[in-house]
Amino acid sequence: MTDPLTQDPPETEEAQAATKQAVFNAAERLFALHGFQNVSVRDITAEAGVNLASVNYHFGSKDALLFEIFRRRTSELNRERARMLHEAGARHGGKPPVRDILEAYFAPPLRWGSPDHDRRISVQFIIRARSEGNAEMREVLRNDVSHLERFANALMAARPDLPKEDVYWRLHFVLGMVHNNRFAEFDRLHHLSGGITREGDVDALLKRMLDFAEAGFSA
Amino acid sequence: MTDPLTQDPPETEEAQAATKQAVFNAAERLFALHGFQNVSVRDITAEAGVNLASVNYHFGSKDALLFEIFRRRTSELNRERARMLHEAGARHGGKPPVRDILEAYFAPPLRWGSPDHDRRISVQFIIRARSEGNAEMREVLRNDVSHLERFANALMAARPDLPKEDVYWRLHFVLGMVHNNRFAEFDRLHHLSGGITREGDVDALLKRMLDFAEAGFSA
DNA sequence: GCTCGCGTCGAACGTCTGTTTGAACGCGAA
DNA sequence: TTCGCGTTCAAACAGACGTTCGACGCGAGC
Repeated sequence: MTDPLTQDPPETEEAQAATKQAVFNAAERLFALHGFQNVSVRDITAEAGVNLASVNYHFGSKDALLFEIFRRRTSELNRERARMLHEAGARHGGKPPVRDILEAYFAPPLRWGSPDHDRRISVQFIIRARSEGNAEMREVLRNDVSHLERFANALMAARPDLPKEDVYWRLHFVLGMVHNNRFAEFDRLHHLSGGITREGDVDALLKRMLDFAEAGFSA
Repeated sequence: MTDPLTQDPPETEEAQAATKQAVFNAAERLFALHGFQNVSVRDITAEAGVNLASVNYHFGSKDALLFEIFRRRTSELNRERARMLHEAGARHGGKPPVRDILEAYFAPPLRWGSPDHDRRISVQFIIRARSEGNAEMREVLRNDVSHLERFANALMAARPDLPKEDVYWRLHFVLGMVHNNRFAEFDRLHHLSGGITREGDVDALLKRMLDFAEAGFSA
């Protein structure tokens, strides 16, 4: 836990108020665990051990706080995905195969979301934001399109034989596979299978997902 | 629109109070469109054109109303899926192939969720319930397991060569594909593809999904 | 014709919500 | 020491919320 608030965007002030950081972390945790609407400003400030007014003082409003967490975590995740896609391109002379493209999209949230990983909460937060998000947040997700476009283009380059329409639809299916990785869904799977599915083994899960998605893309 | 409230469970009273039905329909519509937490009892009763107290009088509480809608729509959907699975079994001597099993799971929500279909709102309601649901509703979804088990068993019978663990995981991926069919997701896909993906053609979409999922299962 | 019970009504209740206020505090600079 | 500024604090605000209450209308049964 090395200062997840300031580790990434170069804050103007090196030493941010400890209160602000405590609010940020507590809010992310509670939102990820219980949902946005089920967490009050009082819950957040109590968890953070700070005064009630801190949220409005440091972030302006509850929504603005939520949005700031969302924006930061989303950009972190997308940056990592773009990085892996770029690396895959470098490895294959600018035209990575389908499997490597999908891996660039799957791996970051899967690894970060694995148990005992620092960013597990952040990933859960992002997943929750996708379904409970504000109109404002959905607007950002729409600009996500520019990010998704890179993956769509890479896929079309890898499969020039496939009609574009098919590529888009299959990408849509693939997104569904990823976004379904919530606590509740894993729980149900674990319960359904009688406990033979282990969520912990991230690499094995990644391999399973890639096998499935790659085969789907090659239909 | 032929009395969707009484068409299915044999109500004790033939002529239910028109108020109760109006509340039921208005609540389902508003919940499906705006989410549970974003719709107040006052919104519902205003939309239904009835008195504020009607919700508590007829259903006990807002949560109970929500739960009743959820339970009814879920059981309707699951019954249709089970029916199609049974039919597929009858067609193939009790051992339907993977594609027919998946179709029994995909087709009902897809058809009912298509534009201009009576049950489009109900499907959207169910999808929303899956992510925003109560603890109580998640409990029901856990009993959904008995429903899912039929599909898991059918899949294991169709692919006895595949380790059970793999079947469960791939079923999990397939569920993700289905649950991703929300308004917002379609919107993003439509926007991303520049409008070449048409949501309206349900049969074509079903075929695409089956192609993808069947190939994934045969990996 | 009277009464009983169901359904509906307007009005209010208590609680929880996000936000605002103004005073107090801590601390480095003058 | 004094000033000024950024931060924290307890307290209160106004509104929205789900729910409850008592009265009223009205058709059925005795």
